Amino acid sequence: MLEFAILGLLHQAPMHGYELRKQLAQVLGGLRSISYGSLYPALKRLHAAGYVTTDEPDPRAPLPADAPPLTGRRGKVVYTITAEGKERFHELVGQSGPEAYDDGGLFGVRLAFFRHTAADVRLRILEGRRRTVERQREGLRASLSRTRERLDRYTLELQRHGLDSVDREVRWLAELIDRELTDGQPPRDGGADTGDPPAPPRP
Amino acid sequence: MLEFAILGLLHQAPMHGYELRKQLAQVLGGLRSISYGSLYPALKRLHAAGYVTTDEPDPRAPLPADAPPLTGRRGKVVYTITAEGKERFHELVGQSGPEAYDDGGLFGVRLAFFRHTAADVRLRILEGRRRTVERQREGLRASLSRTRERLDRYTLELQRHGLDSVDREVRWLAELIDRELTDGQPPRDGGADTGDPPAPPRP
DNA sequence: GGACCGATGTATCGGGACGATACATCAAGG
DNA sequence: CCTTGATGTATCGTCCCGATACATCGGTCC
Repeated sequence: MLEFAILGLLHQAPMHGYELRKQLAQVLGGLRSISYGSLYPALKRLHAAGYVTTDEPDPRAPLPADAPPLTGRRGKVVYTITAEGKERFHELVGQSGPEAYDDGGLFGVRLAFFRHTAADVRLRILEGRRRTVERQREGLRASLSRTRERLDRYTLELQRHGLDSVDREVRWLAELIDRELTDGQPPRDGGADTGDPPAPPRP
Repeated sequence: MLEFAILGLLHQAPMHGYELRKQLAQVLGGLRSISYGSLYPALKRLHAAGYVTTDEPDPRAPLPADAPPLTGRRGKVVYTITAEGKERFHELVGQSGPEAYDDGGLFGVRLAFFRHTAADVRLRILEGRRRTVERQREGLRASLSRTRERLDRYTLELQRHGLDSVDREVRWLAELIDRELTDGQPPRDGGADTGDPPAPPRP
């Protein structure tokens, strides 16, 4: 999941780890943040896989000691995405299977990079997510009506609130899907299931 | 967090790991489940700490080989809470500091066991949780109004939905607090922090 | 001038949780 | 009979988190 998000951000511009973390927190929805304990190992993995490069200028460079007034520039490391990294990102961005929406966290990241995602893939992800959350909702409803009597007030309240949240998410997703359908092809008309979508986000 | 939940469940009745997991899923609000990869190591820790015992009858028992028709009874292990475990649980149940509400997951578990929690502690936890979530909400609001223009439609929608969820949680908590205040002490009057709550579990 | 402080910045460590997986028993039913 | 599904115990590798350490920079306050 981090892999996708990092590649997505570096796809837009090279960045320091620190900046990356801030952007990440924003992309993730504001509340969910990413810790350095996840970020740096992830960057290391990406580096090892050849998806990013660093400008680390070899820490033990001789440095003839004749540029002391030169602006510090200590350990700052700028991470840049490579061609392989971009390829990998586009590969990931094209996935529309359950792995893209079964986990809410990954779905959030996918949504945040929807502008890089083809219209048909967007739709499949949104609908897959809706089905997943709907299933959750039904399970929750069933469990709640089954155990309503045996639960104390607080547990009941907890379940009620959970169900309410899930229900709201379903409605939200339905709204997104609706918007996707209505303003994705307002001027177009016949372009049905030819497998070749209007491909709107062509960077 | 698991420690608290497991002790809480075993406090009510001895159980198998399997049953524990099912109950846990219910207590956690239905959507959040616990994997065996967490559960069994947690039970092992609790066992090592002396908070639970097992009826494991020593796997390499001689078994004179004269009871084949005896009902299988393979590895089933029943976990039972000990006196130290109960003590530990009551110690945990008395905590009302930030550790009880800063993490949403733990807060949920605390709520699920509110019937074992003193009224004043309940109130402190609910109010602490509310303050935490309110802070989140304000941060989210600020971030949203700061970056409204620079975000694309999908990211914006994600943030909007997140803010909405948080807002709903605040209102839900306010409702719980209100109910706590109004029907916690209608007949009583002075019975403040005596540690002996009016026992409100009113079904 | 200098002392402090918060933002920027890189990095590791231990621990906890997860998903996947393996294995075993037993009841129900095609 | 034999396959499926529920019950049941347990581990492995991987990921992620919170805490922590360290270092630099631009301010502000006295």
